[in-house]
Amino acid sequence: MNENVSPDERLRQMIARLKESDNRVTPQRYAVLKVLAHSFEHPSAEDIHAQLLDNFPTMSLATVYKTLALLKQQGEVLELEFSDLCNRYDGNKPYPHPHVICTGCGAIVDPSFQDFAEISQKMMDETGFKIVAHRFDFYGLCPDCQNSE
Amino acid sequence: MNENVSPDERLRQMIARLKESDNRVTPQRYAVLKVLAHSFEHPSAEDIHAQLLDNFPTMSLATVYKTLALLKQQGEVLELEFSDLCNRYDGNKPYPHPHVICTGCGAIVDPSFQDFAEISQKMMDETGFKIVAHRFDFYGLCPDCQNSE
DNA sequence: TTATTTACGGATAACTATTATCCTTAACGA
DNA sequence: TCGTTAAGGATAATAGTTATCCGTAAATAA
Ligand SMILES: [Mn+2]
Ligand SMILES: [Mn+2]
Ligand SMILES: [Zn+2]
Ligand SMILES: [Zn+2]
Repeated sequence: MNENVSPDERLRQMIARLKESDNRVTPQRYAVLKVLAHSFEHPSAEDIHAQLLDNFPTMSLATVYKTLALLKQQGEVLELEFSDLCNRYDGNKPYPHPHVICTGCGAIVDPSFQDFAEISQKMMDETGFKIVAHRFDFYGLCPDCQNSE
Repeated sequence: MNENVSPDERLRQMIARLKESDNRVTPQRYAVLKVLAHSFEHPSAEDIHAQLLDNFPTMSLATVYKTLALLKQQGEVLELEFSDLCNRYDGNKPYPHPHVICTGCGAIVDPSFQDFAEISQKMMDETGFKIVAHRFDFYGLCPDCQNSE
């Protein structure tokens, strides 16, 4: 599932598939993809926008959202939706996988244990649902936030 | 953890604990609690409001939201937050547990398998987080929506 | 029962992340 | 280089939820 790919290789992949599907690769899009490929802390749209303002002083936040929507549709990014907070994005693992979320500082990390196929199968057998995606969030305090209490 | 309690017993419990914490039990609150205790389909705030308009023609949606906020704070209801949809509420199992969600009709059901203590422990060991809550959502199509395709 | 206090209900404004709109601009194939 | 058209930027609109404000009713005591 495309794991363990370097950020630059990941960037290349996304660019190639965008072109293949007849989407233009503009400097703005390239910049957003680059940030996503190099980010492992699940940035928000505003995080991405803020990182780009140095090199693109006129970059609109709407452009970031539009690019994220395109990548979502292409299956190149996983959107982590939150009702009370802003959404976060994972451009390196665009498939469903568990997350460990700190309610103190907002950090989101990917644990290495990711095998939920068995448990999904159990849910399908039990409920008759045809399950196609999942969302596993573990909420708590990261080591840093535990210390500063 | 207070499982397998009848709706009326569940209602009694919630009322008793509200009084114990010096909260008034108004007709409006009683009505909202009653709907919650008797609902197993995870109603939204508007679902609850709609059910109450017959008996309480002047009931405000804000009152429903306020009551839900109170119950949340009291730990009497589990709020399932969605970014793109309206939030849903479980007044019978106010503790974290998995949900199976139909992307076709919006149905939300509680599967019987609920033992995630072991997996939570694994996440704690691995990441160093102190995990206090979780969110397990399985997305797919319910049997009805599978047939009508 | 009545008076007093204060939390609660109802109506509505405000909030905010995200999306839609609209016009201008620039990417890219011919 | 030109022409077509998708994409960018600015900003208005959206919608579920929350905050605000005031009149009302629930609880408690006299
Ligand atoms: Mn991730
Ligand atoms: Mn439930
Ligand atoms: Zn933290
Ligand atoms: Zn369904």
